[in-house]
Amino acid sequence: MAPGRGRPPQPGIAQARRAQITEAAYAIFAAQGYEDTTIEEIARAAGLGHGTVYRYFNAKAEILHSVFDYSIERLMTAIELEPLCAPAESLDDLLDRVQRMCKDLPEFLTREPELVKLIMVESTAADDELLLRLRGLADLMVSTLARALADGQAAGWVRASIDPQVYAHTLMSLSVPGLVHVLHERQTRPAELTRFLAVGAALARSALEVRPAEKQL
Amino acid sequence: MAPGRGRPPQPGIAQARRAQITEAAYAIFAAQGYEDTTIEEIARAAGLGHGTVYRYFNAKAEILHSVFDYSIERLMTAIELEPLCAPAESLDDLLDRVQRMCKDLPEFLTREPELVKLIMVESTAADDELLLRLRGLADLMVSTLARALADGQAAGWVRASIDPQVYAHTLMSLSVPGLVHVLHERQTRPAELTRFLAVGAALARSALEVRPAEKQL
Amino acid sequence: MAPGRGRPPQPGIAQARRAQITEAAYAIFAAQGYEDTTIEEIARAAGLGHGTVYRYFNAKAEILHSVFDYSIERLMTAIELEPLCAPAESLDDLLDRVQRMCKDLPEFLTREPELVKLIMVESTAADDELLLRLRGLADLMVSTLARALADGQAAGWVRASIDPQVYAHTLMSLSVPGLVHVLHERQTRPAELTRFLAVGAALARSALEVRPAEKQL
Amino acid sequence: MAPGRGRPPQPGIAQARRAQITEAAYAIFAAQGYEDTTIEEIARAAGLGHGTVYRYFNAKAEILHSVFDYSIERLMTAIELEPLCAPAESLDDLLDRVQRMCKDLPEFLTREPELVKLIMVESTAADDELLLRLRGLADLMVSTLARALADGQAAGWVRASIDPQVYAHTLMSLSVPGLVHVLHERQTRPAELTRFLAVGAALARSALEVRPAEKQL
DNA sequence: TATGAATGAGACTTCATTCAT
DNA sequence: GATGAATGAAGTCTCATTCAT
Repeated sequence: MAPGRGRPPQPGIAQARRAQITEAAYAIFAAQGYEDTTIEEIARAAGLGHGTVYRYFNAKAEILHSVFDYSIERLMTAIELEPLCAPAESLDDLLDRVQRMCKDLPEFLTREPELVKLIMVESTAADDELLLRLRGLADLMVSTLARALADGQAAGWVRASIDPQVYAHTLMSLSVPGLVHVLHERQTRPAELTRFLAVGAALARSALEVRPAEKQL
Repeated sequence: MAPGRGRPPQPGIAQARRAQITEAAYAIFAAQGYEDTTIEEIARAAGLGHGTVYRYFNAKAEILHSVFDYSIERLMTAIELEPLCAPAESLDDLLDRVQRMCKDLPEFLTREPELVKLIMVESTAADDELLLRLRGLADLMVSTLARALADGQAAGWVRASIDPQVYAHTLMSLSVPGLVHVLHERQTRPAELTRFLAVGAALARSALEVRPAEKQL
Repeated sequence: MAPGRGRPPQPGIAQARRAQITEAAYAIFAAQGYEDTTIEEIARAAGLGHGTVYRYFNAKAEILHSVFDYSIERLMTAIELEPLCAPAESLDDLLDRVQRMCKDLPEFLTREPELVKLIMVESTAADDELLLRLRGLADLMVSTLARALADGQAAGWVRASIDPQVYAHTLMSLSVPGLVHVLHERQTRPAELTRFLAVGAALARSALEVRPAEKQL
Repeated sequence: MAPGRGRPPQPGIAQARRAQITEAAYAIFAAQGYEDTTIEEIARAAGLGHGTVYRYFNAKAEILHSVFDYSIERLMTAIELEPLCAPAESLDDLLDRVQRMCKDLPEFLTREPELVKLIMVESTAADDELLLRLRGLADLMVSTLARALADGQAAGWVRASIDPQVYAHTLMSLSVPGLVHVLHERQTRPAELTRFLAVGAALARSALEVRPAEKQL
């Protein structure tokens, strides 16, 4: 009747459960979409009773948010934005870094096409807040690149006449064909991807490099 | 024996009603998404009873298909693919045409941002068939451009060393930054759009034009 | 503007239309049941617009009533109750008549199994009034037979010790095996039917005939 | 890692709920027919929310099947077919058993007229599978009786000249008048029922017993 | 008179969420 | 803490019926 208090609840358990549920939901949302997924399915995939889900999330939409966080996190891990932040020493150096990022991204997405669908489709469809966050992410990537370009202009190895912001936008878009492939084809062959990237890099170089004529000025 | 014939059914009313319902659904799907739209809402917006909707569509999904057709039709009207099909006479000529298309498109989309959401998001989310058709449309644009590039190579005013297919893909992607703007900003200022397009055109020119060195060969 | 009055409406046309609709409904009700039949189907089968049906029937249920009338009428025509009403002259005479009726009935039903379904199933399921009328019909048949038996007792060629009413009931039931066959088998072979009837007749004769021992009394 | 097990699901609750719902549905289907009964009504009668019904049945038709099972089970309990299977020792013995069954059946049905309606009408109207099962049940009864008759022929106390199968069919039908009464009258007085059965038995005896003339052969 | 366009009541069914155990 | 039983709001779709032409 007066039971001794058990151990206090493990503080980390909530975190663990949320992660467990989020990962299960990630896979199912990606496979069949948010609307067509039931709490029951998520719970079963997580090895839990479906009532338990509500101990860790207040609503289904909250799971989507969590899945989105998880997705963004994986994405950021995959593309490694940091190298881009370090000051580059030359155009080649910068382009190498951009190219690595542009290569990492579709490669990662090719391995995990569900993530594209989740980030691009589900987040847009279901929730305006998620869309804003996605926008923020894209802005971050663009402005990081823009800053690098501006640095390059200051250092003299990026053509001075370009608008860094606009070119950053445009350069980002050069990774899009690969992305589209990923979205529409189940399987992108790495060789094809490489060709797309080479073209993108060539374009970028010819757009950014200081032309001999300009050098003389 | 044969009963007197009543007035024949109004010809074209089915067409009219389908259009009426499709347009109403177009606006609502775009505003709140396919899943979150009820037949009742569509019917009310069309000024009809919800039962009437089912006289002209067999199922909700059929309305989405119709909306998709409608959207594609408007899109195709806006971008006018035909000029691209006519043989170009020079790189300038071709780029002019591409640029016009690349300008028409985001301009149109800026005026009708719902259409982007519908075509890119809803159709993708809800229906595999629509996704295939969307893919087909994109393929059409790319291969049209690729053919124009190949023609240019044959005529000597496009650099011979490039792969038309890959460059077509890549060039198409240069219109993406504007598209992303449209998706994420409610309001793109035309001036900004023009700057994006100018950059894209410059990139394209530098990528495609026959270099003096090559000319000598 | 002041058109001359046309001919007054043909008085028989309503009758004709009702018959037309009833016959169409008869076939469809029998094939798929009352609940699963739509007014639209009936109208199409009758070669009419579905609105027209409501000029001749006030409600769907009214069509069922009409179909039921029609069915009963056909049934009565098929079994010819009249011979049973005429005074019989001997047991053989009576049994002949009964047997003919017992033969006519399942034969007819074999040709039109839909009618059985309609009368037995639909009428019971859909409407209490129809059930009462069906009961009345059965009562009529029983009491007609009972009267014939009583007449036979008076004339001395039916055993005096039996209760005409009860035996009439029981004799009627001897036609049931054939009826059950019709209900459950799509196709009753006439030979089988004849065997059933012969057994019924034999039973009836042995039950009704005045036994030698009784005669002497 | 493995979450603590919660209390296991109440064992047998599904059985209990199915029974609860089935019994509620049994009464309502019988009273107003399958088509005119809503899930809401069934749920309310069972003291449940209508959503709960769908935890235990996947569709309305599945409830009908369950009700049918339930009805057949009660029917079989009431009529006790087993005695008929045991070898009879004489015609009297057999007829006693048949008569007992023929008496049990209408008596039971008189107490539960809904069951007749359900088994004969609703199940037939709504579902072909149920009709087949019903047919199988009838066949079982007939062939059980036919075997008993054949045994009697072998033992010499059933007239050799009859066809057991046909007579079994016919004898079964002798219970029909009582059944019809049950269908059409709310209240059959037991006295009347007894008279019907006596007549049936008399008919059966006169049909089956070995006649003195035959004995001599 | 005949028609079919329009309607809305109402059916079945799903599933996010609550809560007693 | 964990569970699954219970619920009812809400959605899609059908179709008998009305009525303007």
